[in-house]
Formats: sequence, structure tokens, C-alpha cells
Amino acid sequence: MKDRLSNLDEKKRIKIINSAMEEFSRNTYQKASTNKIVEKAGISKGSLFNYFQSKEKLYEYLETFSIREIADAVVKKLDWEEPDILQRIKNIVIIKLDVCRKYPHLIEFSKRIYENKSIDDLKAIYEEFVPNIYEKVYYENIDFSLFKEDIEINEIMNIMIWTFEKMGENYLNRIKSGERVKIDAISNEVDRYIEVLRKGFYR
Amino acid sequence: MKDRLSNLDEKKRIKIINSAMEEFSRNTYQKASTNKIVEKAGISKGSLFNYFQSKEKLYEYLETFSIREIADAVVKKLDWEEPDILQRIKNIVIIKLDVCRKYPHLIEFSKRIYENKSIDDLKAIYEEFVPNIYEKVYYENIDFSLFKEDIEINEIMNIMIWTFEKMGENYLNRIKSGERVKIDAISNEVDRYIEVLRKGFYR
DNA sequence: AACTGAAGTGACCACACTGGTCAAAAGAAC
DNA sequence: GTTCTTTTGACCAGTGTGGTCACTTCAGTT
Repeated sequence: MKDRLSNLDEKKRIKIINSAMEEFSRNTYQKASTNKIVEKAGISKGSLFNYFQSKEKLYEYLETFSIREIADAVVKKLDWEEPDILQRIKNIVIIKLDVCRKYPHLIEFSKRIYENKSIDDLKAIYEEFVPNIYEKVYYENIDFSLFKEDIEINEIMNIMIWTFEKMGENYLNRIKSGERVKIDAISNEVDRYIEVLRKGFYR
Repeated sequence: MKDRLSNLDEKKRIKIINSAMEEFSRNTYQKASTNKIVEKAGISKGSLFNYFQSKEKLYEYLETFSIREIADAVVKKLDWEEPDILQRIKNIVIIKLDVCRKYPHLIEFSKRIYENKSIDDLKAIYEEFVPNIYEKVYYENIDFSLFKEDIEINEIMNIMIWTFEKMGENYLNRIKSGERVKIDAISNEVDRYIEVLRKGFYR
């Protein structure tokens, strides 16, 4: 068989991926330690190099894995008919949060990818999976007539997207530092911000 | 003399601080290399351990330095009489950007500090320099009656602050990847967003 | 030019840790 | 019991570590 990893028990596979993501997100590629990865994953050195042939192959696997994981989740779970951008953004927040519950270091790891790849490179990889994903997610079927007249759509869109990205980062930090955050609390806060943004920018 | 560093030529001192900040922001404390630091700073190993006694002392120096540097700049340069929160936020953006031009890795390094200190610890350190700095910066002398009625002030404040933090992060990324960004362009974009936010949330 | 104290250097150290290997052990299936 | 697959971890040669200190270079004074 080609892919020795996919034959593994899912819990074990996730544990390995999370351990590797954590190590690679804390350190540069060179300084990330395969010893630490196997230790935290609870497997032996030999196994890691059996599943992946080398440290480099492991890193490349994680790279495409993390990009594909988010893109797939968004494509599959997003309600592409929702015309209200605020509802759609909420939808995306929930989807991303769901992925992050499975892979808590995915966001941090993705940021590391940025260090060696330009934004255009990254977009190209995303678009390889789903052509024009960026435009589609935030523009396809969106009803821009909901916005007030005479107002800069680009800026409003950024303000909305940034708001929820920052909220997500804050929650992720709190979760990482041990706090137990209920999904309902997040959903409520998202709704509160949606309401404020609606009052500000919608007709 | 006690502080061997302050006797140095300023350019040299800044070069050392920047080199150390960069190394410590790319790697965990343990994996950050003093060899790399002296290499990039253009000084010898002996000198580094002459200025600071140990790797740990160097790290501690950077920690208080970076916190103090931002706090001092804000306290000294902020117009504390400005009642318009949007103008005040713009003021802060410009001040931070100015500090970052001198120390480009300060923000990234500060994020590393978070990993080992809780948010409350950090606030405590800030407040040691300037009591109640957080409340003062965003609330002292601010005229909240500028806001629309019946709207959540906390949420609006966060939306505004987050918007400009995200903008700052984007600019920092672009600068780090080599782009030459003019200060005027940033100022213009800040103004554009201020206008949009004003239309949305002010009376 | 000669002297002096301070500032700066880099070869050197003992050692921790590296990515990767592979013979042997353990497990699975019959 | 036999055969095949999966897993293990001691082991390797090599790299890089934080820190030292005998030495050189420099700046100032006489």
C-alpha cells in the first residue's frame, strides 16, 4: 500500500498529526524535533519514519493536509445560497471552529506556512482544490443591496471578516490556556456582534 | 558601571536587540540560538555575554524592554485630550507603527511572551509602568455620546480596535515580505476605515 | 611613543540532541 | 507452528549548544 498512514486507527492518526502540527508551529522547520513529535504522539521513532519517509515528507504532508482540511470543510458545509454576508460569515466561523476542535494547532501551523510561501503561493494552493474559492466564499450569491447606500463595500467586508477572525483568535487563546469554552457562548457572542454590525452597516 | 549595554552606540544596540528579538520570536526560548543572534547582530560571542551575563538574562531584558518601549511611547505621544475614540485609535496605530519601524520584531516577540505568561500577568507588568493604562487609553476623556443611541459600546469598541489591529498585522506582513510601504498610504487607508466606521456607528 | 585599562574577539569545551537506521520483538491471521 | 506485517528503541555519526577566557584591538593620557 502507498499511504501507510490511512490504514491507521483514526484516533492514533489524529494524535500524530496534532503532535507534529504543534511541534512545527512552535519551532521553525529546522529546529522542530522528530523526537519530540513521537514522544507526544506516543509512538516510536521507527513508526514515524515508517509512515512518512522523512521529516521533510512529514512537513509536506501536513502542509497540504491542513490546507485541504479547511477548504474541504468550507466547501462541504457552507450554505452557498445564504445571501446575507453576516450569516455566511457566522457559518464560516462555526465551520472553522469545528475543524480547530479536531486539530487545535491547525491555525498556528498555517501561519508558519506563510513564512516561506507568499500569499499568492498559498492562494494558488487553495485554488488548486477549489477554483476561485476566495471570491466564491465571500461574493457568490451575496446580496450587497442589504448594505447602506454610499458606503465602501470593500472596507465593510474587511471590518466584518476581521472582527470574527479576531474573535476566533481570542477564543483559541483562551482554549489553549485551559479555559473550557462552551460552543453556545461563542454562538451567542457571534450573534451579538452580528447585530451590532447589522445596525451599523445594513439599511 | 552596571548596565554595559547603555554605553553602546545606539545603532549597535538596536541591531543587537533586533537580532535577539528576531531569533526569540522565531523559536522557543530553549531552541533560540545565541550563535545566530551574535551572527546577525555582527558582534562576537564574547561581547553578547559581556553585555548580558546569560541567555536567560538577555531574554528577561528583552521582555521588560519591549513592554516598556510600547507603554512609554503611548504614554508620551498620545493626545490624552482627544475625545473622539476613532481619532485616538488612529493616534495609537501611528505610535505603534513608529515603534515597529525601529523594532520590527517587537510585535511577534510580544506574542511569544504570551505563551508563558497569562494575560493577567502581562497586564500586571504593563500596569507596573503605567497604572490602569488599558482603561485610560481607551476610556479616559472619551466622549461616548458620539456613538449612536441604543448600541453596544463594548462591541463597537472591540470592532474598532480589532479592525486597526488586523490592518496593522497585514501591513507588518507586507513589510516583512519585502514590500516598501509608504507611511502616507497607511495613513490614507486608516482614514478611509475611520470614515466607514464613523458612518456606521456615530450619530 | 610608550603605557594602561577597557572593550571586543573567536577558538575551544563538554555535552545534549539531531534525523535516520535496522535487527529484533510483538502482533495478526491462518 | 508458520508466515507476514507492524512496531520498537538502542544506536549512529554529526551538528550545534551556552558559556569561557587568554588574547588582541582600541581609545585616552602622559
